[in-house]
Amino acid sequence: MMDDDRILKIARFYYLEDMPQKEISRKLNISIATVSRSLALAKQRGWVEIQVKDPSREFRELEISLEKTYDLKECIVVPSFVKRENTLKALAASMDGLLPRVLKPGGILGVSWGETLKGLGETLGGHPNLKTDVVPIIGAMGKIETGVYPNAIAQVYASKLGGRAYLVNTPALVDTAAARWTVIRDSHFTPIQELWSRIDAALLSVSSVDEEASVYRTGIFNRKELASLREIGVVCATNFNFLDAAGNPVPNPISDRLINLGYQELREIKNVIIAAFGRVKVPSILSALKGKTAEILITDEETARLCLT
Amino acid sequence: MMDDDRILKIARFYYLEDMPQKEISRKLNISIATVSRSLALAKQRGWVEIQVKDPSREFRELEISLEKTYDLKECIVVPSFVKRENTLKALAASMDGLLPRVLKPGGILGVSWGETLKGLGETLGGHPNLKTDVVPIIGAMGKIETGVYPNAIAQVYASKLGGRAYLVNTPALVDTAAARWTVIRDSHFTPIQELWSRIDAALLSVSSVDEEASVYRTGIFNRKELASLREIGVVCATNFNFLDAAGNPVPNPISDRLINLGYQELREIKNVIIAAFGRVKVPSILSALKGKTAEILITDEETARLCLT
DNA sequence: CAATGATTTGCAAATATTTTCAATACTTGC
DNA sequence: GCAAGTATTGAAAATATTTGCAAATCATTG
Repeated sequence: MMDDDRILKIARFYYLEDMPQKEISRKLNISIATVSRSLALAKQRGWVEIQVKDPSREFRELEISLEKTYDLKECIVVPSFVKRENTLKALAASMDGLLPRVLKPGGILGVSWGETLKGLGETLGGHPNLKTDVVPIIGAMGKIETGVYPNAIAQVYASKLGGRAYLVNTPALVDTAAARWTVIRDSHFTPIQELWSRIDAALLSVSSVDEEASVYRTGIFNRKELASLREIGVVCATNFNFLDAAGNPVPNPISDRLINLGYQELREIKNVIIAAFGRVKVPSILSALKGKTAEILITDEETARLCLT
Repeated sequence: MMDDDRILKIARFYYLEDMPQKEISRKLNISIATVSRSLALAKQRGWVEIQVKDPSREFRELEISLEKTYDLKECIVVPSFVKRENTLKALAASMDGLLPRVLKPGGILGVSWGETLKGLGETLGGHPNLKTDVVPIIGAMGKIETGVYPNAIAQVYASKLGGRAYLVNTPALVDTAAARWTVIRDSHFTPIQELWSRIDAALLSVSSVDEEASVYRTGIFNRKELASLREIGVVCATNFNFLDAAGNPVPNPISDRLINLGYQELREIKNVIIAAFGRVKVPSILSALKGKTAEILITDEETARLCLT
């Protein structure tokens, strides 16, 4: 049973030759139970790769509806899966196709942060020939560098895209407006701003401003702060730009302490990609789309349908 | 049931999310039988692609043994399957990896003929960027142009490799030696010979000279002709070059009526690839290998083992 | 070298899947 | 618009696969 070659052989008989397990067990003189268990092992070890053709037609309609409704350059809809990781895998596969279209070799990709972007990056297929450098478009967050934070995410994407990751060694949120000016004018920050001005494509997610959001769960904002944002009409946070339901930026007490690629600069980028899915994100996505923050949307079927109702 | 999108959705649930059919049937409010049937349809229509990791370690040993024993530049061994088409698929996949290594873009591939080469060509993945032109290395055969004959095969390969197919509009076997000279000196044939001299890689199969062989089954040779070839010691036919068990060319009454890329010219080509598998082909393969006709061998596990005993 | 524990295996029971069959819905030709 | 034929469906029977469990095997250690 722990014989790898036998497991592979069994997997080939079963999956590639459609041989019933009973026949395999006779052929190899082992019990049918062993065959079944070997197959389970092969799967578990990732030795069996199954792909299902994607349902181009039906989804293409959704994509076109969204493109027209929100004046998008491109919209990509992938199937909805029960398991989050499967949806991420599908989204990542579609990004594999998208990135070479929006990034010329040697270009610069700006990335925001969050669990969606992290998951996407990890699952990304890899375009080592794209030679794209990656830069976070917001300062560092949190006390510990976890995988969901901008610098770590930039590194993941850079390694997949065969380029370098620039790091932004500056907090995203400082204590005072004065501190922000100090940081921004510092010579350490100038090269980052220069990079930001040359970004070819930016990859963002969107977030609500409630307790579902990463900003709350990672402890960056507390309940009170979220509530005050909601009170002034904020529905969507994208790279810490706060938008109302119509997609307009909302003046807020945080923005003058924030070190990020701001709303105006974001709009000047040719290819802003929003990758987001899930029922709870629908209002935020709608807000961002209405405000024409992004040119490209990547989401899943369920979310796409909700965005159209 | 004939709803394609539902079938795809079911296939995704089952194969990608490992959901039991019973659960799918509940979720979609259909009988479990319909789910099962949908899955069968999805498979049958080729909407489900299953790959099993190949058993690198074990086969690599076989490959190295063969490379050493017969002084090959490269040997590729794929798993043996029960169904011939599965083995062909695996061989074709390995050719997908091989061809870009031996053919520079704009190069020329020479192809012989036979059922193996036909099957391989059809299953080949396609390298449209290779831009390789393809030329048959033997004249036309038979009264009707079937898929196994050289011109048809060249066309299949050319379409997969993104290049043009040259056609050899000359019989492989004419009635007299004089006729052969006439054909060969004809101006129609000169460009072919010129191409033959520039071939970068040649793809051949090998054949026995008995009633198993395509040459018999397609009616090109009859029983008596085969018997007379066997009598003079012929064990292997490759592109109509006849070799004895030690791999030496056998003087024979046919060669002076033959229009093909001959033994000497073949040996001058840098990358001669023999693709052949099956118990009955073992003596022919051994003959060709001993004669150092080829630099590269592609076969399956079973055949590889037989070639080493 | 026996005792111990971990792993692997086959049997048989429990589940899951496929197929058969009869009923129903849908086409198509008139 | 209505047969006659064809395709699709679900219930249940027939198969196929997975799993719980105890026996057998294997390696390890005292």
